[in-house]
Amino acid sequence: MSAAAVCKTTLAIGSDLNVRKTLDCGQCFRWNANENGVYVGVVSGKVLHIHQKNDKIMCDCDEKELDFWRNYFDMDEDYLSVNDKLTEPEYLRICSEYGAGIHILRQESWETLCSFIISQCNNISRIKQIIEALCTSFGDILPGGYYSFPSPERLAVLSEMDLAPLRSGYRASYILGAARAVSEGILNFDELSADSSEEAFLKLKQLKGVGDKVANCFMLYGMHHMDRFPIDTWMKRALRNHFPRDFDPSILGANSGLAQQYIFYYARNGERELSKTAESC
DNA sequence: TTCCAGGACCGGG
DNA sequence: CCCGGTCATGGA
Repeated sequence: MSAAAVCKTTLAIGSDLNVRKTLDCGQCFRWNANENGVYVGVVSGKVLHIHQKNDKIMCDCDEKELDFWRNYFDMDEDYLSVNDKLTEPEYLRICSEYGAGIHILRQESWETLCSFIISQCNNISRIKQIIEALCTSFGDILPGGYYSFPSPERLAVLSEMDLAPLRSGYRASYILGAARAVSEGILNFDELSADSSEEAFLKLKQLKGVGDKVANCFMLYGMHHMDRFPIDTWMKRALRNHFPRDFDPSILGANSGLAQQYIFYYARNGERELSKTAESC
């Protein structure tokens, strides 16, 4: 399906948002581009086609849902001015220039928590695979043959055997435990958002399968705590190889989350491009 | 075959 | 508190 055929509504013109980088940078797992560069995703039971040409971003949503999607893509935040502050150390400047246009999405809470539980010690293509299997198995079918992300209540009644076809390995019990905690109200997302950052962090880590990294990812991507700085194997490597030994990410303050995303994106994409270039010379 | 992937848990020192 | 082993899976 061509971009023009499906994308008739203007989401934005002249925005700094880069749709491709934002949807491919590793913060979300349910967006995919077709051969025409149209990204298709499902969020909160809504299917969206979105396409960008230069600074013009078109999508196929109804006018009355524009606010929902503008919020999802965090269109009202001034990323350019944040970007201007991420200039030191030098390597961070390189990353932020390379990743410019990435927005931190405002993702749905349960989907984000569940997705990052699945993400642990796993690679992104397989994370996406498992999540899609989870959705097609237990989500609701939507127009076009897409599936919603299954609710915690839906998953809470399942057994590990029910999840076996997902091939999620030892994460299956973590998924079920989290689903039960949420559906029983032991973990309440509204309360979490009222809690202090540190309180929410500690509550999240009481879930089995949620440690520092998953809790930080959830808080950044699911609660928009922009001061969180999740550290995974890619980030450890980048910090070790490209930053001063005494570099303390906490000095980035409210810009930590975006800085982290730039570094992660550059580690997984930019550096590889450089090595390709080097090989061809 | 071994290594690695957006880690976390558990036991022992 | 920190350390190493272990957990399940599949692609490189």
